[in-house]
Amino acid sequence: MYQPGTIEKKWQKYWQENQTYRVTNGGDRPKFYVLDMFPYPSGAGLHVGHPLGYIATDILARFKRMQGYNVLHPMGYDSFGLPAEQYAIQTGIHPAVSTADNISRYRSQLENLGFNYDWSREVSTSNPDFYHWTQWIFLQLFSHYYDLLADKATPISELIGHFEVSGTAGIQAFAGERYEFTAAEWNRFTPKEQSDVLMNFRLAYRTVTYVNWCEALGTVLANDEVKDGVSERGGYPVEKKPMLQWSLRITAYAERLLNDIDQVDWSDALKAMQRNWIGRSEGAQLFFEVLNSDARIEIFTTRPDTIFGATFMVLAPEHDLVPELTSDAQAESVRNYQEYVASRSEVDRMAEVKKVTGAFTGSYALNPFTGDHIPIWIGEYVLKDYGTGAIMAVPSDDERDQAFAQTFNLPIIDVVDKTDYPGATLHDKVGKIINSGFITGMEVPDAIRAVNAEIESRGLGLRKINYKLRDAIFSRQRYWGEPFPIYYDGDDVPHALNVDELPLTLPELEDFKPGAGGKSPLARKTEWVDFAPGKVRETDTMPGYAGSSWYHLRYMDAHNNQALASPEAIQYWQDVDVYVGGTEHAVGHLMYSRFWHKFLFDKAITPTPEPFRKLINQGMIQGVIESIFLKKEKENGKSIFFSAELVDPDDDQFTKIPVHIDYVSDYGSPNSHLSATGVASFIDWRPEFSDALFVAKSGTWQKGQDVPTGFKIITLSEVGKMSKRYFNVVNPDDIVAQYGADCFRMYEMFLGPIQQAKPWDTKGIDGVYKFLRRFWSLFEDEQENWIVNQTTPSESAIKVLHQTIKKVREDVERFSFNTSVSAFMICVNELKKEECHSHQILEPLVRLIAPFAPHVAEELWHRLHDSIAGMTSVHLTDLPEYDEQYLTESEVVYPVCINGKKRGELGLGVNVPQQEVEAMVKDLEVVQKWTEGKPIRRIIVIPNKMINVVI
RNA sequence: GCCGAAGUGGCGGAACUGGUAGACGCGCUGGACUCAAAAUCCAGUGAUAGCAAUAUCGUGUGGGUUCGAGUCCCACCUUCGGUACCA
Repeated sequence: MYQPGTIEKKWQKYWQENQTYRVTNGGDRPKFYVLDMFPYPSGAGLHVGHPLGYIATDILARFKRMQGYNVLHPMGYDSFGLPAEQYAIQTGIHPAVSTADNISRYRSQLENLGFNYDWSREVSTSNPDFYHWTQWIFLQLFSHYYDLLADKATPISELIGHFEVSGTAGIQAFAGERYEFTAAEWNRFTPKEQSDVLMNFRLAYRTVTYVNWCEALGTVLANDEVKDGVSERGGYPVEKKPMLQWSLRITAYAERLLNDIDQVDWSDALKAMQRNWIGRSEGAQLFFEVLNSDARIEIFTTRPDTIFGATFMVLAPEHDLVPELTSDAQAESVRNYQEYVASRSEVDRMAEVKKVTGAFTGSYALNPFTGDHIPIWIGEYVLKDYGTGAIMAVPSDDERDQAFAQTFNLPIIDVVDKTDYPGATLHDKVGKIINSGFITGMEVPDAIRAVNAEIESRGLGLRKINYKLRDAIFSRQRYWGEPFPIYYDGDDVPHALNVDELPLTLPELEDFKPGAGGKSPLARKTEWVDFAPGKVRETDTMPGYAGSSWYHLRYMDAHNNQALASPEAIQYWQDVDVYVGGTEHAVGHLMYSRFWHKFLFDKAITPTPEPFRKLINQGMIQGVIESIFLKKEKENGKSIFFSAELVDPDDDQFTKIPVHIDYVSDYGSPNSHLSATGVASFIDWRPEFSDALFVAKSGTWQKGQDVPTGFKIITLSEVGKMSKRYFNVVNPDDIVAQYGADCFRMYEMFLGPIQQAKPWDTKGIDGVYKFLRRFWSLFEDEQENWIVNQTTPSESAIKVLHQTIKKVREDVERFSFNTSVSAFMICVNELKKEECHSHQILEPLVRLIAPFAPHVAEELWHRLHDSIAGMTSVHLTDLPEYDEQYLTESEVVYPVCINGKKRGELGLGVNVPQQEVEAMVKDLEVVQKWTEGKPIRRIIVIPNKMINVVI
């Protein structure tokens, strides 16, 4: 009898006791590093979506080990984050406590699936032993600038040395602002002034950036927590508030991040997303003078050739010059508009296409080429953080400028004639320039060159490369994150802690509510903040992506307390060979970790410029969100719920209330509903609705009353994230308890391609369970007799074995795990049909299936080798090889097509010459029938594939 | 809006390089075994017409390239992920 419960526990214990998956740094075997994106240990526990990628990497890691590699396959936790802090505010439970609970739950859930992680290397980012090195890397970023000549990060001390001797002369450094001063001036600067100058160069620096500030909640909100301009919790107004915060100068690495994408083996889609995120564009920086003012407006344009069509300017409403440019007459309308824009999220602002909004400042700029006075407007479609936060508007050649001009009646001058380029869109840089002074008549590319030259010779600006990529804001006004190893002196000059003072641990706290003025809760811990006379600590903490930007290196040497990992360990493991995780990390995490890795490469800590050689995106396993409709208005003091078919889902009289999926019958189907029992459970779960009315087609029901016949509250089923907030989390432990881990693993793989998103559904898991029982029955009969024998297998059994080995090996290499599961099924079906119980077939088959179903394989492996003393694990054996000689076919059945449509078949030996094939085809009865005497125009023979007769 | 992905039977999916559309599994239908059920085994199963052989249609929609298109090109529709402080 196949009893997964028994054998799985047994072998998990065995693997642990024998440290089967322990890996050492070094040895003769080539290295192979397989990494999963580590999970955030949420309170809802691991759900069935998480393991999809973990199972795939588990199979791959086992596969590679059996192919002779020394495989590093670790796991850990991204354990700093907002939800634990939110939970702490609600419950008073310390995030460290809830996080530790969640981690131990995740760990046991992961172990329950039989993964081959080397648990001795487990890490968690909230552990001081770990964040010690996150802080250390931050200090390195703080004490480095980007040298453009060396094209790498360089100690800031070298820059200071240069300033002391020569000032800014000859400096080639990546900087926020341009500075010019002499050595003498530098040496006369106050410490604060020097610090401010250096902030323009440091890779970790402090600057003013904007946050979502919610006055009512007294806190800064994540974009995620803001919906339609108000806080998701409570619906309070949210505005953009400037704050002095830490940022990382990722833009210094933009060019390398862009170029090195070519080095890695990632999907084209992912590479495209990264390239577009970096958003490199070549163009010109250009200054516009303002009429009756000293102000100059800096813009960046990729289309300097259209400057003769620039009939107005638009600034971001938050642009620094707006107050200066606003005339008294326009003050009120500008202020009203700024207030409106402050309530809008960036996504809202960019997504807005129908409604064009803006306000006139009352000032005019001078078009440097036409000399025209052009009005200066503000508009939400210009973003403060993108480019210079200001544009020259060319309504003839930009859709948004055009819409703006039409709305506000601004002039439009056509400057590019595209009649020679039919089909070209506004964005294509082609056409003939018209109405444009000295460039009239030129082709666009020539005009761009001509205008650029003119801009530079007249000192109006410079040719420039612009990136959409922005520096990464690195401060969070939160408790549950890495403290900054930074303190400020009396002049507010930031200083780094000494590296031997690390880690700077998070102090204990009882109350996790935000501090006054949007500060981190840490600000209230005054004895920690004012730790020495005249010195105060930074109270912000680092964001979620800090730890995850380098954790791949920590696994190489997880317990080192002298360095983030020893140079020997990093030299040995180099980089990650295969990295698997969700597309939701396509630009965020993957961009930041590439940036950190490159910085460490510049420091000669990592030997490779890229962290993740190959990357596979796993699709999300989605849940079904089941909800019922609650009428917003109570009637006679009672809540009323409606069955979904009675309600228009868009009707805003109703609120969707998610229902715990455990109460729902026919979950996930159009017929999903709450039966009378389901409604009763729902009321028990949400007692505030105990006297509610439930309106269904068959009648209305209320607690205590008789249930109408056929009573059903239909629930609305929507595919969405599997999350605690939707009460739709499916725990893999439940599936494992019923079917076993091997079955769960193979089922998740069987569901479909790893890259594809799909809703969770247990329909079909029986098929995999049946397969495992059939597989088992090749070894043991129903009376539990061992039936493996030493007979010589049939030719067809040998053939199917070798076909399966070939198929599975190829499928694993291309991450097509669903088709390898099918291959195993086909193989077992064939062996079952033949009643093959031959050791010669089954022994390699056990080794082949071991990466997929490690427990079953281990059990059968040990039973097969009962008599051999000192048997080791099947997972430490070799992967079976296939032999082409068993796979070659001597016959091939050609499909015979007439005009591409299959009409018959023709069995032939392989390698029959084309002419003979053609002759035989002509004689075929089907061909005769279909041609009906019409001449055959052509016969196409694809050797060993197909035949097509063209008539 | 912008960037990226996906859309194939009742369902999950297969078809890897332009070459037999629907492998494998679920479900369903019929049968065997059984007092019965479960389990197991056998057969069938894209739609339409037909007793059948067979024919026509068929991979989100509309067009195109090709001897041949699920696969390539153009336009569009729907869903999902990201959009810089969820992780």
